Amino acid sequence: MSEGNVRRRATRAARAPLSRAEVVEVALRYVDEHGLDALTMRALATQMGVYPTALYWHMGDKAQLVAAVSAKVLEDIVLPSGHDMRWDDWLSTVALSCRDAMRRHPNLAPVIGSQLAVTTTALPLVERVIDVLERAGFTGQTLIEVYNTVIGFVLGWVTLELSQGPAEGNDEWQQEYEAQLRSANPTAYPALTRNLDLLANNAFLVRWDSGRDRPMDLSFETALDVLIRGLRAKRE
Amino acid sequence: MSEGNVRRRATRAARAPLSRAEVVEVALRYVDEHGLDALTMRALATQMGVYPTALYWHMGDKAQLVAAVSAKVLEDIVLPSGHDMRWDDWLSTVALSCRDAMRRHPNLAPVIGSQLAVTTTALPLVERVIDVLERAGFTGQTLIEVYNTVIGFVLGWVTLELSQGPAEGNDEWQQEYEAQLRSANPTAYPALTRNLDLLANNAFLVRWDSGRDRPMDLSFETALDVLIRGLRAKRE
DNA sequence: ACCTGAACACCGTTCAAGT
DNA sequence: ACCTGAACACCGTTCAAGT
Repeated sequence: MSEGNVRRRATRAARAPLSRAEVVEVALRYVDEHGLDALTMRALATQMGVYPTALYWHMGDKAQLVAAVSAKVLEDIVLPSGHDMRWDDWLSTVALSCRDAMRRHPNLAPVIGSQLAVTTTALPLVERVIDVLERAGFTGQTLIEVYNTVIGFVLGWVTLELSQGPAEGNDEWQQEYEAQLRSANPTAYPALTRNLDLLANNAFLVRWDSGRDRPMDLSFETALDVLIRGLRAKRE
Repeated sequence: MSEGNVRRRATRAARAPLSRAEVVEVALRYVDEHGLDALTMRALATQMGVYPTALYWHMGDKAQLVAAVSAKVLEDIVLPSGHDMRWDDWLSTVALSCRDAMRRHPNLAPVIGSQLAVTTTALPLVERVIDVLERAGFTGQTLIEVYNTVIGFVLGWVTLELSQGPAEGNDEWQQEYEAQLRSANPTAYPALTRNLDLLANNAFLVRWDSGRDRPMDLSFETALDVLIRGLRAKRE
């Protein structure tokens, strides 16, 4: 306990004052390494050689910290240059780029999917997507709806892909579920039974490994293809 | 403290033993009423007139409880009868029905989006979607990919729609964000500036009210339309 | 089998105080 | 302005014990 204090002091001797940006940075790395549940005001404080209450001065409360950290993930999205590409190619590229950014910080996927995430860090993405959809011919109210279609699809889909089961370490429930799935009544579930080997652990709602370990690359590409084809048809 | 025990005892006098199903039921209602953060092993135990540790006997730990509760939301999805409908109409109906089910339990949206949710409760949905996609002409590996396209789109999109900002009660950050948004540099963000009035609080990443309070009905319908058109094109 | 009761090692957050 | 230090009211979870 006093030992902890000593180490803390040692690490932080003659140190520049904390900044909000620095706290968020360290928190992001911490979550990447130790998981979202391990992100604790106290743990982060210890990591930074500071008292927990110091974080409150910079960040407000924990909810705001988490919001700031999740916003930083979207900052990482690489936006292709653009005006030399067709609108549909550009959209595909940026969708894959969003997915990559989220895959780089899978522990934050739940937060990205469920947090409003209003920050100026996302504005470049918004600007470019709106721009390219205008070039595709969408305007006014339809433009907004199509924008929401695209963003909701990409961010939502990948959130689901990266979702996890309870207790990642525990694989008893995995085997139990697989057994339960394979013994499903064939007359009650004929279509499922017909395709069981293809579905098992490969399809949403009937898989036990997360997209973290088992990327759903082909499905995402198909989803993207469906999206683009749908948008083309919508333009008519 | 001993007062608490007395009330607990009173509520639960001559009571049938707890069942797993009952715990999950009460937990779902509790989350609907008080929010996900308020769901605590201790609070739920008090609600049920029982010691916290009694829950552990039935549910395992909290992660498993939450998983079971979120699975129950999917149980609520109304599946239209089917074989008298065209595949595309059926898919639209069931997508709207999924969204309705999630909107009935908005506090659980973050969990549905981010939890693997492997339970037999989702099997009817899986069966029917697979069945209808086969009828639409998809088979084998493509069938799986298209299935993932559909499920990922619907569940993911609605998860995003129902997402919330940090500290729901606090509306300082909302005003602050709106001000920040409206003062965005017009030369850096021309497309955004052109459509600012349409976008503000209506589009993903630039809204401050949750889809709980501000349903994105039109956008979801458009998204659905794009999905269906895309699937039609994919069949060719 | 099902639950009580006590205990442990944590949390987030507030508030006064230092510099 | 920025941080320490102590304190408060909680958590989830384990384990022994009761019936």
